[in-house]
Amino acid sequence: MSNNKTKNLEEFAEVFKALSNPHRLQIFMRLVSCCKPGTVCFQDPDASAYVGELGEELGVVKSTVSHHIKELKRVGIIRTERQGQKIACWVDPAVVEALKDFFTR
Amino acid sequence: MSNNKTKNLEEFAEVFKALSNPHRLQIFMRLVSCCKPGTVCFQDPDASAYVGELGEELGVVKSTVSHHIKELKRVGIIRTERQGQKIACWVDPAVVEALKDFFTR
DNA sequence: ATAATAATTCGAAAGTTGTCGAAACATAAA
DNA sequence: TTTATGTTTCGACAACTTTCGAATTATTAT
Repeated sequence: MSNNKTKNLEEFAEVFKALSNPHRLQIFMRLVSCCKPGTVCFQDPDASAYVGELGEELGVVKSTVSHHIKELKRVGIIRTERQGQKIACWVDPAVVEALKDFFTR
Repeated sequence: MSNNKTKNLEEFAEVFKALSNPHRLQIFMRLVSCCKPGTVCFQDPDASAYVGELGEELGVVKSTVSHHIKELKRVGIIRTERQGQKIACWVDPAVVEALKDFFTR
């Protein structure tokens, strides 16, 4: 999601699409546990994970996990950082906040 | 969604899929305005709408709207009631509550 | 009864998604 | 430099989605 102010219907639709696949939703839930605003998630081993780990947990091959990570990243749900050979993944807390607000009237 | 206690990952994934189509998301946003817990939405003309009305607002043919309504209904997001020749549609407040809770940590 | 209005079902076409395995690329270790 | 480990890209294919128009069903008005 571009930023909290400028997200429109199309962007929300894309975020929901990203969360509509059970494997991607599992990745999201695995990573979302921490990610309170201000938390540096990729330093917390419970809240960040490597692509390979996520694949094992889901029981899908690495190329498929990579594809899902790419999609979650594209719509702004997760962020990644290379740490040596591995890529750490974590949820962007701002998106979770935006989604909560979306359903709060 | 079956009920507030027993919704699992698969069910949430289906709800997100239903909201991932821009036309269905527009229908949801058009109908969600009211629907505070306890409100009888289908009696409020701002919060309920007929299938035909929704189609005009979206600019898609009625058969397509009908299909989208069916999908939103299947996953429990909206409810419907026949009123004469027309079918009134409104959002189930319990689902909005469940979604808000899903993103509230 | 017949016609008018509202919604659903059906079938088809075009486009999108999820998945895999193989090959390629990136980094670190021997 | 060669090997091992972790990740991404590519090509393929089956399954699913979105959409439309035509035909059908349901309700109400004439």
